[in-house]
Amino acid sequence: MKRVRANPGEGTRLREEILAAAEALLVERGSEEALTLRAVAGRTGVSTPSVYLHFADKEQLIEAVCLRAWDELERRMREAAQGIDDPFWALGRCGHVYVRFALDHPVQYRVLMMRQGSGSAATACFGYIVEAVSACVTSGALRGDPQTLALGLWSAAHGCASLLISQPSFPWPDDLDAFIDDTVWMAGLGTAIASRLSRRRVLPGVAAELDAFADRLNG
Amino acid sequence: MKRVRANPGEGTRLREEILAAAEALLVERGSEEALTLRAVAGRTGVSTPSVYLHFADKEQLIEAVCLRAWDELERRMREAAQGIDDPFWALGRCGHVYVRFALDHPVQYRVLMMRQGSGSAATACFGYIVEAVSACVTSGALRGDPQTLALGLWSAAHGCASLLISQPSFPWPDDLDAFIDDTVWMAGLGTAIASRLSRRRVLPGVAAELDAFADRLNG
DNA sequence: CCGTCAGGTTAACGCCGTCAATCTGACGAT
DNA sequence: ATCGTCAGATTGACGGCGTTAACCTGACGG
Repeated sequence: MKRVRANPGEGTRLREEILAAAEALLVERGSEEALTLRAVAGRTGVSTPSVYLHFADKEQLIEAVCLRAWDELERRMREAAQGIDDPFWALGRCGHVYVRFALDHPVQYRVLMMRQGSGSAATACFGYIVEAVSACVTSGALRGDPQTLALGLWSAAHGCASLLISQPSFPWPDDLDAFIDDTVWMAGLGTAIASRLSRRRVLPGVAAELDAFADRLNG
Repeated sequence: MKRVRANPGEGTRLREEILAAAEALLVERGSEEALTLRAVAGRTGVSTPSVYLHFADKEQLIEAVCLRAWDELERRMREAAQGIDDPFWALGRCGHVYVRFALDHPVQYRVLMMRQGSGSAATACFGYIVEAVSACVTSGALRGDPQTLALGLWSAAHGCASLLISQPSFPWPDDLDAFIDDTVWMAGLGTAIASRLSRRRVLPGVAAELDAFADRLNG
């Protein structure tokens, strides 16, 4: 139970241990409110106020934990897009990886994305998505301002992830990955077409037009 | 400062006053964690434990406050859809009203939709959306299982609302209502087309196909 | 051998949600 | 008129929380 004390210069060691304990406890308890500084300190084998040696307050500790996950997400997205020639297809893979990652780290995702204030975390990730969208604009798959397009696409992916996480009681399909694919595909196609339309309106024969278009893509 | 005591049979009066005070404080402070039972009781002019006469705990009080807002949302959505002939167009209006409402009641929306557990609130609303989607399937605008389609569409609307609320520092367009319209339109069109496609793939000339389709709809 | 100072600890404060025990006063029965 | 009753509301307290100030400790350079 008793920790060996760190030598001078090893100040960061305790920081890492606290981060690890906090991450484990956060996942175990399932929410940030249920996480206690006393519990974190206890698991680390250290007194409670020692946490304040490395983190200004509880808020910053939790944020630091979740930022770790965020870094890994960006890494995975770049990895998923690598080696795919068509930028539009690569963007779709990114979307899938994004949602999947959120589902695999629900607590961290909620902390980072479903609270007010801490928006700085997502900024770097947003930059990467804008890049990917820009490539699609260059290739002709999308039209318009990459930043605005990226916001729309991100909101679609985020909606899918967020709803799956916070509303597990909804009648979700059994095959979640297929549903995620459908959603990403829906957002991609919808953005591609909407970005080409000069104005929104309902045509009398819109269903027939859609049928014809789908036939050509299917056949 | 001193409240007049309620007569027997007036037990619900205090309940209403507490609800009102809690709602006001929740909006003022901007988050549920910042809301204090002591503050609620104080504003109502009553002692703290009196809250427990009408609510089992803090959780249920907050939930009751937010459920009020939810009821109004469903009312507004029905109102918006009323008198619109085309079901697909009506569905789009519902989506816009949904996102607008979320933005107008950000705290309540977050409490109800961005936390785990309390999923029962949205179930009724979900039923209404499935109805609206079913009408679109009947009219031929959409194809497939209404429930699954509804989940996808809802996730798009929710993503837009949720991201706007929790990430205000993003570079959102100035005209928010136009952006909401674009997002809703994107989701609707995307779902309509994706529901017609037998399989997902990238065609070499997909951009050209999209251009041609858009030209016919634009012209 | 001794100060110094990074790396901790102890004790406490104020606030929180919650609960058991208590008070109060209007009203029906006598 | 009075008295018991019981819904309506209060008092006081408990344990746990985040956070802070003050204090301890032991390895290392001089």
